[in-house]
Formats: sequence, C-alpha cells, structure tokens
Amino acid sequence: MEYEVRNPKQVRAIRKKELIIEAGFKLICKNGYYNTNTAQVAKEAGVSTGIVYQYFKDKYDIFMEGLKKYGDDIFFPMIKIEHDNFDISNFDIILKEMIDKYINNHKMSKTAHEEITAMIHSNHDVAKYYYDKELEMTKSIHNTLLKNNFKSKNLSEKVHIMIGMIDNLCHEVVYHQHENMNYNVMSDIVIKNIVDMFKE
Amino acid sequence: MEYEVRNPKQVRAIRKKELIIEAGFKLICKNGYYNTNTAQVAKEAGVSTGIVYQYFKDKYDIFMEGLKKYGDDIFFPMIKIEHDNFDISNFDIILKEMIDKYINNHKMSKTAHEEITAMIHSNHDVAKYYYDKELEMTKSIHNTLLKNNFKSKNLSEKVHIMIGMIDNLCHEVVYHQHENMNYNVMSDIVIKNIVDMFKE
Amino acid sequence: MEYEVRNPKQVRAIRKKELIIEAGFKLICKNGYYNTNTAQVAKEAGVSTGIVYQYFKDKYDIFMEGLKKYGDDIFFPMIKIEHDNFDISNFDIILKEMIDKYINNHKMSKTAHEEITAMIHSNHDVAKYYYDKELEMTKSIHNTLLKNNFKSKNLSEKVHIMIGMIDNLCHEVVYHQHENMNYNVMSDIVIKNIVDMFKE
Amino acid sequence: MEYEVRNPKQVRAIRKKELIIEAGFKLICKNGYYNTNTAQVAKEAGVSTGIVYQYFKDKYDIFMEGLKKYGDDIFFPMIKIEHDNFDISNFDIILKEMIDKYINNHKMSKTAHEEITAMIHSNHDVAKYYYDKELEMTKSIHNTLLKNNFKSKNLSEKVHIMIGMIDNLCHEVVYHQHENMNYNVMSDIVIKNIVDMFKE
DNA sequence: TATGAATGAGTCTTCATTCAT
DNA sequence: AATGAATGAAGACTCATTCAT
Repeated sequence: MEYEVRNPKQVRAIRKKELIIEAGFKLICKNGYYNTNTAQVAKEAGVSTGIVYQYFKDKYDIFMEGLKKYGDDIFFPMIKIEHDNFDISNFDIILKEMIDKYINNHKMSKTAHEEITAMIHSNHDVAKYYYDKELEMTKSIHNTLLKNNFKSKNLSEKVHIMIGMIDNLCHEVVYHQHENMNYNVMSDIVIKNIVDMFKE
Repeated sequence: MEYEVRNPKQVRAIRKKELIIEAGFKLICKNGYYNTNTAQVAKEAGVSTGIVYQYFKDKYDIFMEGLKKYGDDIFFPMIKIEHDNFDISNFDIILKEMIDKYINNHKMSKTAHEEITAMIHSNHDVAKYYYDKELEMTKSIHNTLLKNNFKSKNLSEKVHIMIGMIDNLCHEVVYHQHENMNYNVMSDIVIKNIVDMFKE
Repeated sequence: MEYEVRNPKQVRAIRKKELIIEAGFKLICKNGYYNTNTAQVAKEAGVSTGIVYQYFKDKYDIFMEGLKKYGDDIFFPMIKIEHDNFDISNFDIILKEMIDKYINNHKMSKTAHEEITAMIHSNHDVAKYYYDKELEMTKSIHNTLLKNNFKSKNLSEKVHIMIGMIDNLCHEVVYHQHENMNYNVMSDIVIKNIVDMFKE
Repeated sequence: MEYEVRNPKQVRAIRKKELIIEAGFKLICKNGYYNTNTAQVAKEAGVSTGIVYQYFKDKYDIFMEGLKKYGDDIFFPMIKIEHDNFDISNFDIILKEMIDKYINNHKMSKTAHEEITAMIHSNHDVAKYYYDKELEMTKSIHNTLLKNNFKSKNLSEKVHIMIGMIDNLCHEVVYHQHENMNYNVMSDIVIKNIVDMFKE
C-alpha cells in the first residue's frame, strides 16, 4: 500500500510503459514490424502517440523491449525446465516432454514465432539477443546433463545439435503439415537419434 | 494502371530485365527488402525508375523474380548434385562433400541467405517457394538413396531430418563462431549421426 | 493504411479541416480536379501535406466534402427561397426574381460551375449528388406551387421542364454572350413560356 | 487505282492517322480523358506508341481531332436533317421526329455524350467547338423555319430555347429514369410548349 | 516511317517523429 | 506527464513524351 502511495506517478508510468510494450510487441508479432505503425500501437495501448516517445527512443526500441520481456517465453520455454534425477536410460522421456512443451508453445504463438524469426535473420540486435539466449540455454542444458552424470564427449556440441534438431522438428510439426510425412515417426527418430548421440 | 507488364522480346530488353532483377535482388539481399527502394534499384541497374515498372508489376515482383532465378543457387546448391555408386559404407564421404559445398555457398552470400530467410518467415509466397523447393530436394535425395540401395525404413522422414541437421550445422559454421565450439567435431558428430540413422 | 480518417473534435482541428476543404474545393473549382494536386491544396490551406490525409481519405474525399458543403450555394440557391402568396397571375415576377438570383450566382462562381458540371458528367458520385439535389428542389418547388393553388396537370413534369429552361437560360447569359442574341428578350420568352405552361 | 499507286505511303499514313483518331476518341469517350493513356490508344489502334507523336502533337490533339471528326454525329445529328414542306400546323410531328432521333443517338453513345459534355465544361477549346456548332445549328434551323414561313418574332432566341428544351428532355430520358416521372407526358408538354412559342 | 524501349518529372500517400497546448 | 495535431521527408508508382534503332 504505502508502496504505491509513495510514488504513484512512477507506478502509473511503469504500468503505461508496460502497456505500450505489450501492445507494440503484440501487434508486431501479429502483423510484422513493417506492417505495424506507432499510431496503431498507441491506440492498442490506449495512450496517445506522443507519450510513446517519452518512454521509448523509437519504434524499434518498443520492439526490442518487448523481445526482452516476452522473448524467453516464446522462444525458450525449455530454459526454465529443471530436471533432476534422470539419466541416459530415461532421457527419451525427458526429451518427449520437452518437445511437446515446445510444440505447444509454438502453436500458441505461430505468427509471433515467424515474425521474430524473420527479424533474427534481418536484424543484428535481434540476432544477437537470440543467439546469446540460445547459448545460455545450451550451457544450462549442458550443466543439467553433467549434473545427471552424462559422460559423453563433446557435450557442448551435442547439446547444440540436439537443440537444432528439436527446433527443426517442432517447426515442421507446427507449420508444414507436409502430407506424406509422419510426424510421430519423425519425432521418434529424432529422439532416438539424440539419445544415441549421447551414448557415444 | 492499364499498362501491362511487358514481356520483352528484343534481346536488349531481355538483358535490361535481367539487369533489373540482378540489381534489385542484389540490393534486397544486401540491405533487406524494406531498406531497398525502387530508385536505388533503378540506379544500380543503370536505368530509369520508369522502366522498372514496364518489366515488373511492383517492387515485390522484382524480388520474387530474383528469388526464382537465383534462389536455387543460394539455397539449394545440393539439388543439382548427382551422386551414383555410393552406399551406406561411404555415405559419410558424400555427406562431407555436401556440407562443404553448402558451407562455401553460404559464405559466398551471407547476407542474401539471411535476408531471404527473414522473408521466408514473414512472407507467405516466399515461404511457399522455399518449402516447395525443400520438398523437391527431399524427394530428389530420397530417390538417389533408393537408387543406391538404402533400405532404411521411413526414408522420407530421415531425409528431412538430415537436411535440417545439415542446414543447422552450416548456418552455425557460417554465422556464429561461438567460441568454445569446435566445428570440426560438430561436423563429425552430425555426419556420424546421419549415417547411423540410415543404418537402422 | 490503417490510419483512420480522423473526425476532429477540437475546435482548432475542425477549423483546420474546414480550411482544407475550402482550399481544396476552391482550387479544384478554379483549375479543375485533375489540375490540382494535394501539395497545392496543402499549401493553399497553409498546412502540411501530411495533415491532409488525417482529415480526408484522399484527394477525392476533399472534393466531395467541399461539394457537400458548398454545392448547394453554388448550384441550388433557389432551394432556399420560400415564396408565399403568389399565384399564377404574378408568377412571372417570382420567376424573374429566381432567374436574377440564379444568374448572379452563376456569375460569382463561373469556373466553379463549369468544373463541377464537368464532374457531374464524368463522375458517378457527383452525378448522383447533383441529381438527388435537383430532385429535391423539384419537389420543393412542386410543393410550393401546390400550396399556392397551382392546379395544372402533370405538375412534376412541368416543374422539371421549368428548371431545365431556367438553367439553360442562365448558363447562356453567363457564359455565351452570343452576339445577335438578345438575352432580355430570351428571358421574357422563357418566362412567358413557363407561365403559359402552368396555365394549361 | 492509280490514285493509290501514286502515293501509297501517304494513303497508308492517312489511314493510320484515322485509326489512331478512332481508337483514341473511342477510348476517351468510353473511359474519360484522364483515364485513357496513350499506350492504350496505340494498342487499340494497332500501332506503336512512338508513331502517335508523328501524327499528333499530343494526346489532347488526338481527342480534338476525334471531336472534329465524330462530334457532329454524336452531338448534332439534327444538323443534317433537311425538312421541307412543313408549317406550324404539322411542326409537332417534325419535333417528335427530331426528339426520337436525338434520343436514339444519345442512347447509342451514352458515355461518349457524358465524357464530352464533361470536357465542354472544363476545357476552353472543346467548349468553343461545341458552342460554335450549336450556333451553326441554331442558324440552320432558323433558316429552315424561315423557308417554311415561320413568322414568329425573335426567331433566333426561340430556336435557342427550343434546342435547350429538347436537349434537356433527351438527357433526362436517357440518363435519369426518375421514377414518378412520365416521359411521354413530358415529351408532349415540351412539344406543345415549343409549338405554342412559335405561334406567338 | 515505324517501333517500342526509355525517360524522369510528377502524383498520391504513409508514417516515424516532434511540437504546441 | 499527456495529448493528438502537425510535420515533411520518403516511397511506390504512372504516363506523356522522346529517342535509339
């Protein structure tokens, strides 16, 4: 209570900033960066166009803040998974779980994934953000595996490969229902592949 | 409005159309679609802005024609590789070759790869183009493997997974020299992984 | 694209919108629709080009709003004339009055009349606007005549013919000083003609 | 024969010029001056764009030549009517004939009438052409009436008024099927009106 | 004469950003 | 802090006219 009373303006301001980030990021994820203009963002956020520039340097800044805030949830839901007490013998179950979670996540924000991926490939900052996160995730998984007594050589590299495979798989499942392609089979193969890789 | 997009018959005209595609595609690949304007394209091609619209419906059309013309070479150099007389025992050599070729290719058109990949993820037509081509390549490789007596089950799925892995690997090598990551090792792992997959 | 045409609430904004309509309509009436560009309109109104598109969908919209605002005064000044206590015996005096008013009006906005008439004949919306107004005027005059005990048959048709005759006459007087043509005489003939028509 | 042999080029050239006039005038009459471009005209005429400027100063010139060539048929079909042996007693029959012919004519080239009328009101040259022709027709009719022993005073003025009335009537009939308006009645009134006018 | 490719000024329109209130 | 009106540079696209062949 006292908290809010003490600095009501700032609290409201923070809330407003959040509102703009949310609105801006949402619209950009939905329609793309170049198909979203600041007027729309302001309207969606329920604020004036002018105020936007009191909180953000420019349109780009809004997106980047949104990315920092929501990017993890969209792209790296696994990063928060903490698994203990597993070993190579039940690793396939863990993987299945990860994949399901990841696919679900993709499905919930189809266009967001695509639009941001587009920016990863066309904008240096976004790319850097993404690859740093990916590295972080790689390390985190690496450590988890170590903690769980994975002894395989070249763990880093393998984790990297693993992430890529899961990524590809999920993208396939969510976006390209190629007829003639059995995704359950594909998933099984990928999992087996990964498990085998870590057995070496 | 009523002007038809011309289908040039004269040699000079054809050459000019090529010039524009070349210039436009090059600039877009270098700087991105939204950072390239028609004036720049015209200038780069050494023509007037007006002529551009006699050969192309709009800026987008230039890009799409460029994609159709150069896309294969950039994204699917492997599509043209014809390999015979190999079997599972020397498949690793073939793979190494493919990977090297692919990496080289990536290196030669770093930004092109990235900008087009960006569009794959944000534009429906480009996505369609890409995935159709990918499917075509999958089938082609599939057939090659059949011809060379690969008996593995679920070949389609495996080929798909293989392509994804190679793609990831090459992208990694070309764009993200993550320190602490040994790409030779990574490459070896990927190759072994693929070979093992087809042995099943 | 997503910008909505603003409906200005603030007084200043309303004034500015009026300014633009006024400037745009004036220029178009003076030089013609196709010989007027938005930059000129903005300049004449003393605003930037951008603001024009916050108040109007496009150039055409400016003209149409101008037409709605000023059209009546230019084309249908008679619409507001309310005459009582006349009958067929002094109808000629009323007619003379109408004609004079109409001619004066024409003279005050010569080019406006012409440019708008041009658009009536080449643009569907403008035509519709004009003919609807004309019909409205026809009905209004019809009613006035009824109220003043005109018993002539086929009143509607006669009113229509009357309006046409007055229109022609005025146009003649204002635009085509044909030598050898006595406009006073012409006016007298027209008036007599009309009066006789209603006597039947 | 010798005719053509002697100067084949010129004959062909004349034919080509006619082709362009025909095509240009037709398109402009159909779609409007500003909605017709020279490329369309050339295509419609089956010639190259370049050649157009060998025969015509500019686009405007094409239209004006078309107007001179076809304008009469469209706007002044009556001008060619030669009537003898009529007098005030059977003048109504003549008028009916004229009106029918005029209406038919209007109907055959609805858009042409409108588009050209638009230009009459927005272009000085076209206006001049039209009013000169109108005057000529007035005089011609005037003379015809004199020849047929019409003794009415102020003949010129009356003829002018008459033409205007017929014009209005026909325009009404062709373009504005106002419900609630009986055009046969209207026509009868107009004819009676005119006849009465000349009786004075 | 004829072609049709080429020009480039001109037009409408958008929108990130700033400013007056 | 907040509003939303205002700016103006920039971009896509058109088309009458000219030019190289």
